[in-house]
Amino acid sequence: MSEKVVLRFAPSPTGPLHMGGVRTALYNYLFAKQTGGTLILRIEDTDQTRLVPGADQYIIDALAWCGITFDEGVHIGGPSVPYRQSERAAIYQKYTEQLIASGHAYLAFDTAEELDAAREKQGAHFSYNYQTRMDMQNSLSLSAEAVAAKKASGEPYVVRMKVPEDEEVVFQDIVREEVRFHTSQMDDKVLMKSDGLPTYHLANIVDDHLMGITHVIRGEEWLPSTPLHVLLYRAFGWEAIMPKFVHLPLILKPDPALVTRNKGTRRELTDKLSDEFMAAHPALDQKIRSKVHSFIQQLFSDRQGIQGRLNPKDNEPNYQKWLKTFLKGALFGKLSKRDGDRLGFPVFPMDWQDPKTGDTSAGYREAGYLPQAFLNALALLGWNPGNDEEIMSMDRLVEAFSLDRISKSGARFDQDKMKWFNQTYIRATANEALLPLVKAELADGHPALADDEKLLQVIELLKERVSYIPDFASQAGFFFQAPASYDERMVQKSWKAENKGYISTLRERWASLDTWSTATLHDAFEAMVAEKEISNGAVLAPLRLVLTGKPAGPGAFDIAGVIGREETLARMDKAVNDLAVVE
RNA sequence: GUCCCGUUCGUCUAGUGGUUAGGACUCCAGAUUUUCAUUCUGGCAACAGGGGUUCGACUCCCCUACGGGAUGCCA
Repeated sequence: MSEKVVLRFAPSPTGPLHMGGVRTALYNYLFAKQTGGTLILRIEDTDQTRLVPGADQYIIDALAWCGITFDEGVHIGGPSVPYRQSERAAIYQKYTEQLIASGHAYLAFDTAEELDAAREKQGAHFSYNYQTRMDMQNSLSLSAEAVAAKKASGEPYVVRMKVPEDEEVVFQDIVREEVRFHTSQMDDKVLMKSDGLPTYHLANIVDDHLMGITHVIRGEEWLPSTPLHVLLYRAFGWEAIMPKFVHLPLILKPDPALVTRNKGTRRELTDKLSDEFMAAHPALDQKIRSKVHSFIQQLFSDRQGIQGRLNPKDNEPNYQKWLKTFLKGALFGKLSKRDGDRLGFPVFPMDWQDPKTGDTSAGYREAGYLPQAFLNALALLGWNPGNDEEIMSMDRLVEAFSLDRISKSGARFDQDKMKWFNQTYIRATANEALLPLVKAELADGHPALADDEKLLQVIELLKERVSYIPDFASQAGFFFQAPASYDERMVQKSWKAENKGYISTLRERWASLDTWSTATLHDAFEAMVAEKEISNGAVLAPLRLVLTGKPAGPGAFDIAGVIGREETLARMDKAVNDLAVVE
């Protein structure tokens, strides 16, 4: 336990980092900070065909926005430089040769076509393993001369792991405890591709070893390939010092019933999901197409019905199967990059523009989330402190985090909870800290931009009633501009002749006030109401109408106090003169 | 198909053999605010099913069902 903890976050720059990746980075960060360990950012770009320009920079920027910092990495250097796997090809080459020499790996010359043919022949269950490898074109089945000839002629080849035939691989996982796999179910995975670059498996093991990684904290999707990694450590003679494994439960798509809570997007989403499915299965039978389509249309009509509809009494052959296919691809399963914001909420920390298509996917930052709120919510998706604590600062998370309190089962993402965290954080944030964020949301030339003092007061009044940062901008209008129109229903209700008279009277009393403040305005109002023996509402409702034109918002005296004497009186005059009373 | 992992309110979860099964989000109701929001109070709501083990199972074991992941010269 005295050993210094060394961790890494190792994303692949194949697109923007999504929230699941952010959470993995966060857990690594929390554990590193807590133990005084080292956190490394390594870029795993061994698949040159899937590289997306700008993705690595996005990853760095997004993590910086989240407040997740590293001790070593591509962007800052360190003792194990380079931290980009594509720049470490020679290292992997050397270790691959070592594996071949020790008999743990072999050369394979099978072409993609030959592999396809083999899969064709044996059905989908073909596995390149101890049973089939002698039938394939490789250095185990071919004579040494044949292999040498192929190499000499420049024929491309890969290097495969020679998985032992009949062994049980047992390893410990901090979350899942003991996990067992049998080698008879494993295949001879490619370690080195024909382009000379390694696959994830080899590069990962070599780098983790060379960088002295003590704990591998990664998503559960890696659990099935962990036995291969263990075999690799064993082959290199590193098994005794290999890192401890921590496989995190996956973040799953939200409950379908919750996806369309936001009614405005319901119809849109329904159409989108339907189009998506139909486009993905163009050859689908017309009858099933229309059935699935109508299922999708009905899908969001009520909250509880999803489960019940999964097994509808419909004997149409294959209908059930396709329904399942649809649900799995569209609404269930792990949250993926492909989900983009198609489900109506962001899955990325920041906006991302696809360099190829130009399409933009929404990010939490631009949607108006505070990074602390985003991270706090994420931290609790798959981990909890063991008590009722929920609002936790980064420092508190560092203090409370522990690997053995990570859950085992996948967590469905819940947008409402994320929203609640954001509201809570906005309310707890100082107005001064909110100021620059709010200003960034305002259009050029907006009058609020020139008056920090007043904007601060507006933020104070609005902060109890917004969920996202942009809400400040959209709700701040009447503080800076007289209402251009008046809410019709409110006019009907509260702009009778007598109400108009009260506003005129109140205007005169307010005009003669020595000091203009929320308190003095309120006092003058109280005095008038008492004198005239009328209800507060008879004056308050029309006052709000006159000042804001809207049926809801902060207190009328607060608003008048902020907008000032001149503007308040002008708005009262304007309404009295221009707005016709209702009978 | 095969292998692996999982399964407590709609969702996130607490719970490690004896609990009125607790909290949070959502939703509903009431109070406060003569607006809206906030805040406060209360309410609805769960141990997937079946077998064991045990004096006693949400907790331990097995089976089934369901969910998830993996099965690429992707990570």
